Amino acid sequence: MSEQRAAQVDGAVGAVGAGTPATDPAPRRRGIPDASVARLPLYLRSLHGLAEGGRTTVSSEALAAAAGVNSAKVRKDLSHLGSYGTRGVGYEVDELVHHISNALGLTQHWSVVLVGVGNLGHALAGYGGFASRGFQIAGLLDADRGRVGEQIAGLMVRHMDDLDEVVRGNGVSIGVIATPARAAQEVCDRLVGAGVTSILNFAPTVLQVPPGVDLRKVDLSMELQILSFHEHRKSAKGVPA
Amino acid sequence: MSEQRAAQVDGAVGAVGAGTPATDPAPRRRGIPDASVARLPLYLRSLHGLAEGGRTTVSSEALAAAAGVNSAKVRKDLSHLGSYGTRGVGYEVDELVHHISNALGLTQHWSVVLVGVGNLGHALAGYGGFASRGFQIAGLLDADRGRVGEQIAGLMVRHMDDLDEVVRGNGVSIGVIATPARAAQEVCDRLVGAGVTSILNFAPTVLQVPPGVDLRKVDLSMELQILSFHEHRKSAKGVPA
DNA sequence: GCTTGTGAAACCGTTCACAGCG
DNA sequence: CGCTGTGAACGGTTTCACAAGC
Repeated sequence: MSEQRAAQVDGAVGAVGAGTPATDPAPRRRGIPDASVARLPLYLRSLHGLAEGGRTTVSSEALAAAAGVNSAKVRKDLSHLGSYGTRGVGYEVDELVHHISNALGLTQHWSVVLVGVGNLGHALAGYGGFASRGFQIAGLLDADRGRVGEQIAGLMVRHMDDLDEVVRGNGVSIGVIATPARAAQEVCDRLVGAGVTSILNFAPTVLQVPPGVDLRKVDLSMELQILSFHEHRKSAKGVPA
Repeated sequence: MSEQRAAQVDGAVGAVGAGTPATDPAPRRRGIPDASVARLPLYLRSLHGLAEGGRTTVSSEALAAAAGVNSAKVRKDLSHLGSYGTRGVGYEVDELVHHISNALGLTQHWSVVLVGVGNLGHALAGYGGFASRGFQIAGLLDADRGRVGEQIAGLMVRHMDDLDEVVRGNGVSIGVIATPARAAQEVCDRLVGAGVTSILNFAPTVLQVPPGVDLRKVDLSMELQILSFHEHRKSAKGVPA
């Protein structure tokens, strides 16, 4: 009964124009709801875990438990992909993996360019989850010529000026920004100029992108501050006199 | 069977276990909505930027532009903190910073323990945003004795077995998990056992925490997959004519 | 029996639009 | 005037509850 709320906090900004704030209503919204899309990768991961454990079928209840959500939500989410379950039985694990992968576009390869090889960029370049599911780093870029030539995770750091070449030469459509905050907007603009249409921003700043470019952000210090709020709250109401 | 333990959803918040075991459906009086809380750090950052630029007052419109949101949302969010604006004028920047910091509990110091000093943990330990706003790393821990003693960002890596000592000795209430996925749940349990009541999880796995413990997650590969979905979608509907 | 798939209801968050006030 | 603060309308998400079907 005590299921709690999930705030899809910052999450999706872009999709239909984050550039101009005023008068830009989303024109068409056909398809899978954003909230569902955000959970599909979670189901995918849970399904892989179940498959490794030898399961060949799952009920919505079991998948829900593995993913940490409510079973009705699982069924609703999956129903957006089609009717791939069997009543009285559940879902075929392999088949479901396939359909979700398909919906997420993971059956094709995505080339990613990562800008900024400081502390965080370094870690991201070496992160396994990057290469694991169809995402390949096509280039590591940095504006600092002192870093150019450095070898990280089997890749050579190139200068920012090579951006166009890297993007066009590898069909890159996703850019990851791991620069300091003050450089982020310019990097973002250059990524967009080079043809990147999806951006994942780790810099602690608000970015503006033109319509048609998707933007998501990951912000460590915001996360900590949100936890701080709840801690604060807990200690405040802790003792009712 | 409904889940008893709060499972991590998408930056989910564990149910704050109130002391009353009786039916306590939804009194929900004094709370700021989660969605608002999640934006307060954003406003705070924007306000700091404005203050550095010399602004002493802001309208909701101007703050909204800086934060990349809608001005009505800013006003609603701020109204949860109290009536700190002046009609016809706007908000006093300093005062607003103060009230938001207060609401977020940033006027007090928070000690954080970081578990896992691999690639990512390394980067997190060195991340400026950590120390910047009242968050102090009280300990870097790792289960690998080969890493113990290593110096990172001015701190010495200690062994996981020192967890209790670190947590109790420094009044740590926030734990950050940057371990591989398979170690995360055990680390989480140990953190909770040691008295940590808020956890930020970077491991790509679903964690279970008891009621009263807040849990948020940051998941790189999920973010990429969500971007993949939108890219996929774009290329599919790309050329109608 | 069991579990899916789905209308409908309940809930929550966003946006509108304007009254209220400096 | 201009801008805040907010009731009310709106749209999306979650949850319920049950009919459909293996």
